[in-house]
Amino acid sequence: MDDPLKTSARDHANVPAPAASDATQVSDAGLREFTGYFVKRTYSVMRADLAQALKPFGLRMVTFSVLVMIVDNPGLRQSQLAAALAIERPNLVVIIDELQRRKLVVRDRVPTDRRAYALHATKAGVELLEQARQANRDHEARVFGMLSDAEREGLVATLRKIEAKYMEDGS
Amino acid sequence: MDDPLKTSARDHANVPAPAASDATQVSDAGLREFTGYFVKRTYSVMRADLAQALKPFGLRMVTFSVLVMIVDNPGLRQSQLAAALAIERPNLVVIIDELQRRKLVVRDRVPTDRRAYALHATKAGVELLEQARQANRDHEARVFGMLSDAEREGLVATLRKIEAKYMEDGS
DNA sequence: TATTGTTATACTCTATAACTATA
DNA sequence: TATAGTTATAGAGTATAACAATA
Repeated sequence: MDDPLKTSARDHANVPAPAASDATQVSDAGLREFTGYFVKRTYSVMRADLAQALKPFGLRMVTFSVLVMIVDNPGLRQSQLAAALAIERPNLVVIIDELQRRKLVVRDRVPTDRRAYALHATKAGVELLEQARQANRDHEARVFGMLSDAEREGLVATLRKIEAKYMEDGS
Repeated sequence: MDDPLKTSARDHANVPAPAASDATQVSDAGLREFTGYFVKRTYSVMRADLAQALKPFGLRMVTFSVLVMIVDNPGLRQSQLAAALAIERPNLVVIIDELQRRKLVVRDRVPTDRRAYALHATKAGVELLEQARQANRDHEARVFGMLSDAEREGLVATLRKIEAKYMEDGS
């Protein structure tokens, strides 16, 4: 209790309005012009629900996405996959390690380029993904089910537009 | 190079379609029914740009949000703040520590409830936030500037609807 | 008993530098 | 010289259990 951070007297000269909002309503008006905040809140809600949904299959959001891409693109290289999902290559390595350890995907040497690995899903990987996709649909119903079809399509269209245009312009 | 993960021969019997998508286009069709994926991508782009924008002020997204709330709600308690921003109380403690160490906010004992602290921004905190808010506006122009007013308002309305309804129903 | 703030901790996510083996 | 994959590592972000002080 002698932590100076917790015991420091308030410098009243520095504070314009010392009014204490005791039992009054907390205002989030200052967040209104903070679009990114709402993106983050939705992301948090979505991520937490999806993590729970995928837990029974031992998958996380990123391993689920990776499995989707490998099943849909047999022979995909790690570098292609990393670029497609915007995952740093070093991080993808341990993700593939994890999926391979569980025998859901395999790494095949590419004869024409011995630096590269071609990724394929195993039968177990395809089957697990099928179940996980259903869990994802249930998750989407929970998280996005209150939206009309038009709202949901508008949301995705807007999100794609943001990313595409931002990537095209800046960074 | 004797890591079994990297040298394991592929079990061809387990793989339905061994076709290698060598130089062909990578398909992300399987992500189409994965709304959360697009939320995540937009969140990633936004977070990276905002982090850069706030760096000159020594702020992160979360410290910026916290500072906004304290400036707009003088006397706010930590527990109210944690609830308002959906931050776990233990995590908020170190965030407030950080802001207080930099003399941007102060913790005042509440006479009527000696367990609680009332949070206030200092003059330095208010001034820094003013600059950071401008940096956030510039950031928003970069990340969301390609949207029409209607699209941007629709996006925020949809995001708020998702979170409000999800909180009301489930978890 | 319940709540406020706290400590400690652990796990996930993300990012970067530097290495190897191939091209 | 450049690229594919890798190793190691560090910093954020997030979540939970358990505690002291106070209500």
